[in-house]
Amino acid sequence: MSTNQPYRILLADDEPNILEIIKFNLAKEGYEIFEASNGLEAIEIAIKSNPDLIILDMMMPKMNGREACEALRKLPQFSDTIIVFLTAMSSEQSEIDGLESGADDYITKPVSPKVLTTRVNAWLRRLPKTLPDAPNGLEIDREKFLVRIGEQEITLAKKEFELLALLVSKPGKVFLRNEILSSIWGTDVIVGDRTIDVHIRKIRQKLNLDCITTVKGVGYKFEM
Amino acid sequence: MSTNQPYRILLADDEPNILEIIKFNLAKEGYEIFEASNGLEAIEIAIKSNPDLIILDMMMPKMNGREACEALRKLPQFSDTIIVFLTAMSSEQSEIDGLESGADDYITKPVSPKVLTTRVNAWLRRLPKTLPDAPNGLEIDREKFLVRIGEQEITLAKKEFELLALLVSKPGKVFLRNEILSSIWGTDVIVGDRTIDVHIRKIRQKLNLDCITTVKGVGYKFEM
DNA sequence: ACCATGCGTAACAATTTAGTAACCTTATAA
DNA sequence: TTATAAGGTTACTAAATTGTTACGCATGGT
Repeated sequence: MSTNQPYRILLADDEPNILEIIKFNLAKEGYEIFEASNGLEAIEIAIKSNPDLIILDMMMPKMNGREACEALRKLPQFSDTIIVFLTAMSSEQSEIDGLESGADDYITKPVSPKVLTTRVNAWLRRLPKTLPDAPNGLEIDREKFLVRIGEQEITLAKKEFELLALLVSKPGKVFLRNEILSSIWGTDVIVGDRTIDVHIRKIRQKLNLDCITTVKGVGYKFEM
Repeated sequence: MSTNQPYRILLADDEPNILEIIKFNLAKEGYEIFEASNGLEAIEIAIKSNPDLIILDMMMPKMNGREACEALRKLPQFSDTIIVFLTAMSSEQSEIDGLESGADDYITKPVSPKVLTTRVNAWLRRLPKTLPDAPNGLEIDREKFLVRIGEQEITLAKKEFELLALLVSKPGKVFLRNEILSSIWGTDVIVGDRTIDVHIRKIRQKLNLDCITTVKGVGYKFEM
């Protein structure tokens, strides 16, 4: 990612028609759109695309919007991401539940494309202008599953890649060891104390760059 | 605004009944409410009360909500303040105009008090917990685990950081030695008499600032 | 089946942080 | 003024935490 990238929006809805209409209108505003058709996929794509704003339908197969919202909020990299519900469920209680589950806005369908984009614009103009990507930055290519530093392309193993991607998703933020564990290994898997360290070591070695800082007793953070 | 104060909300509406109902419900949530009955007064009271969130009716005498919103956004101290329209004008174009005039949200009347307070809560939970109090202030960044003094960023060890964060959490308050011990070490751990002093010393040294005052026989307090 | 690679673990080294003791300084009251 | 109590300083040691390396097992490709 380089500076001046368009904002990235993840759109999760199980109705292809709606998806297309919204996508079209938001793309017209210059945003980069990612799509998902259910809650589980939304989380998966969110992790891969690292969006600035997430639009969730409420009623979706596999995992509904509310569950997806709560799950996203538990992942440290999405604790501050803007999450907007866009749903046909217009009951008052549903709106209250949605907002209390950690979402920032609740928009009821039908909504005119113009109003939706205006609301999205209003949200995104609150984001800091300066994207945390240094010009001399390191680029994470999730498609090709590799890391680029300038010209150089470095291939990392899966766990190493995920770990680095997690740290890079919020530059400067210190990720606690348990946050890392639950993000990458999940809450049910138990691994030893030194596992994270060893992966960190391998990343540092392969990148050959001093960009991961240890905060003793707390965790690790990425900084260029 | 000082730390740990309730959030302040400015409410501008020309209908006394509505004002009362909303005021009652928001006050119940623990917010401090300021009132205005037209756009001009809203600006005036905003300057005096320095609110965290402003709720504006659209149709008000003297100056309408939209004009007030634009005027507020031109004042640097309100360029980031959360501004919410609450209005009976439910036309799509009105919503678009409202949001494009710099407001953050647009809620149409009638709205249930519960939904309104939920939306207000959702907005206010995005505000940083600890605002930099003084212009020359020191900022505690728990996410990045560092302390900022102006441009300078200082990294403290874990215990030092926690201790400083505790003192800063209530500037001016004298923390008794017991309070510090039970907050940071817990009630079950027993440490010697000089332990706190030594940590205080290290903080003073690293910050190189005279901001922690000793109150002999009592405890310590933070003050810029 | 064999080899390369990824992943987790154990064992040990290195480093950082926390706690303590001993001693010094300062404010205060008799 | 001096005794005294409280806190400040320093250096040292223990404890906690992380870094490093080597090894074994599992997996997937050839």
